[in-house]
Amino acid sequence: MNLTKKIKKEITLLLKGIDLLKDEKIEETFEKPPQPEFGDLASNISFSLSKKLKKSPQDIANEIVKKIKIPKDSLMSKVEAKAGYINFFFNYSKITRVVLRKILKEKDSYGSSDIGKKKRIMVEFAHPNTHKGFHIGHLRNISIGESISRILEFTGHKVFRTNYQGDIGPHVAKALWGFINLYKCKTPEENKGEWIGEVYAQVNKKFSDDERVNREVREINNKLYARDKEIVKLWKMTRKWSLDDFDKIYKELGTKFDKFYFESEVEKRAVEISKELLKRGVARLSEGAIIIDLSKYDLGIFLLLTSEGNPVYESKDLALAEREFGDFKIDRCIHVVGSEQKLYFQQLFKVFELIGSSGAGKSYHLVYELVTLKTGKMSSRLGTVVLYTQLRDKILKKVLKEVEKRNPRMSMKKKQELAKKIGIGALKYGMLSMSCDKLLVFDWKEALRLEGNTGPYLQYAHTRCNGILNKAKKWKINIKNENLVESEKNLVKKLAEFPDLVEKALIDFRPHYLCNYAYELATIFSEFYHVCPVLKAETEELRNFRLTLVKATKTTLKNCLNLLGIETPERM
RNA sequence: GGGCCUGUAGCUCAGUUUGGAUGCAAACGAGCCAAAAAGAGUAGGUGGCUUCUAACCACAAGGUCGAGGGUUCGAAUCCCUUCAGGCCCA
Repeated sequence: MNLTKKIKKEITLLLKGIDLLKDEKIEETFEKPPQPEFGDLASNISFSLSKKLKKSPQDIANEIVKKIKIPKDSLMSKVEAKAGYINFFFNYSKITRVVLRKILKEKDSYGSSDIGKKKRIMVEFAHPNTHKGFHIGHLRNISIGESISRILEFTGHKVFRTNYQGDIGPHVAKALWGFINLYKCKTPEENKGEWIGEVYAQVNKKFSDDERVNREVREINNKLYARDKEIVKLWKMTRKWSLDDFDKIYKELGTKFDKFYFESEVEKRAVEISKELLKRGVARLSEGAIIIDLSKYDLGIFLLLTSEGNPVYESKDLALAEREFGDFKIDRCIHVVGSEQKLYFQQLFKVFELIGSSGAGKSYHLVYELVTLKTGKMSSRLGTVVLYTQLRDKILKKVLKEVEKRNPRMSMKKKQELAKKIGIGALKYGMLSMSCDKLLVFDWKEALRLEGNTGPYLQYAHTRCNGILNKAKKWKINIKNENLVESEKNLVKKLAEFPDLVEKALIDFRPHYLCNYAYELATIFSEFYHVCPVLKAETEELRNFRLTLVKATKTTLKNCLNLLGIETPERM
């Protein structure tokens, strides 16, 4: 049990010991006092009782507090009644010992738990299309997906990261048409993946109204479906360019997938499934197409095969689920996909139920809002896309400048490595720190920020811990302090909250809780840093205690940032 | 037209899932007095590096919590209506 829960349990027992409160739901009345002078944790039970007892909350609180006897070795030091609230004050010397001992013992697993009971969870995320650009929307997706995966792993789940990439369809045909007709299959030297994405955008921009081009694109598309040898050769080559580019990005972002699925692999099975469902009577024919009618569930129509007999993404997803659940024997599958597909996933999950798919009841759509530009939605068709690489290059350039300013003697290679850790961390934090259901309107100035509530601020706090620890030559662990000053108390209290927050982030699938936590912890540490000298503390005992506190902070901050997928450089 | 999400300081956002903080007096019905206390970052203002890294810290300033109503001892938080923006469906 984590400390926050232990504290609440102890207070609950104390209150339940009073006749008046023995049948009340104490757990629901806990709250954080608005001011530290009011204590560390409060119960507002007297307010709801005042009507029943026909007494004022103040009197009830006074009465209750009189009856509370705090035992000797308690986690509490005192209790007070104020304005109707019952305010508990922590026994900091005890809590400090408990927290610091736990962190020092558990180290990089502080905050972890086994509540997942080794359940097998697939997190399906990233899913960029080949032959298109990898843009900042994908960055939001992958930041969330990776963080959720890490949170799941940290809480005792067995996680499988998968990535379902659209490598076939009209967008591919367009890119190939451009490659053949506009560039005569001439290949650039580098950045081929990005280049083929540009070719696609170009074809869209310039030829979308051109009847002849559209016809030729359709021909290529059909040839691709029919696996025409010539086209397949070009397709495989260009596809690889995209995939190679993506691989570099995944590596750079610190994500490693257990398996890649491709639309082209499930196409055949999608057709079979559609026909089977038609035979079983779950699906039916409508104007030559195969559909499932979901209108009685208020979910509209679910198309499986077009009238031309081509599978669409709906039926491919049915085939995909079959593969995923078969390949990994998973208990649950989490799809990290933008909010625009909310209705679609409701349909898909309903169909899972109707056809008895293994995905039924085990699938979850983790929704996040889009990344848009001030001018509106990003569109690779209109070429109004901010590519990940553009953003990365800009931020790395800016960070490198800062790194050079501070570390003039560092080798260029090390500077670049450091800049990468900081820059990528800043980007990820920017993507994760806001709630998933908030539209992210991209702004260059905002995205390139390195000060204030940003990734680098958190990393900086971590390197400060590290700086202190490195300079302290001889010291001993000391978890005892009978008289903590305010900043030390704040720090201890915050450190103690971490395991609880991890659990909350897990339950709600909200990495941004951990962003808030990391920021609060870093802020409290920065205050501590300015107020409390560590290496030059007044006594050796205090010096050792503060060093221990710094060590614990470093561990906790690192664990937290790790869950966000943000690296923690040792210096910066 | 229908569904989902969002609206908090000039700008970008936490907080909403689980409602909570400071007058008197009285004893739950009210009354009297009172205008009282909403969190960051950023931009702009001020101060702090011979000190454990200033990517930092401190101070001041900045608010009809979109609007209106309701429930409640108490509402940014719950309910209803309405406006604005985004997404999806038709």
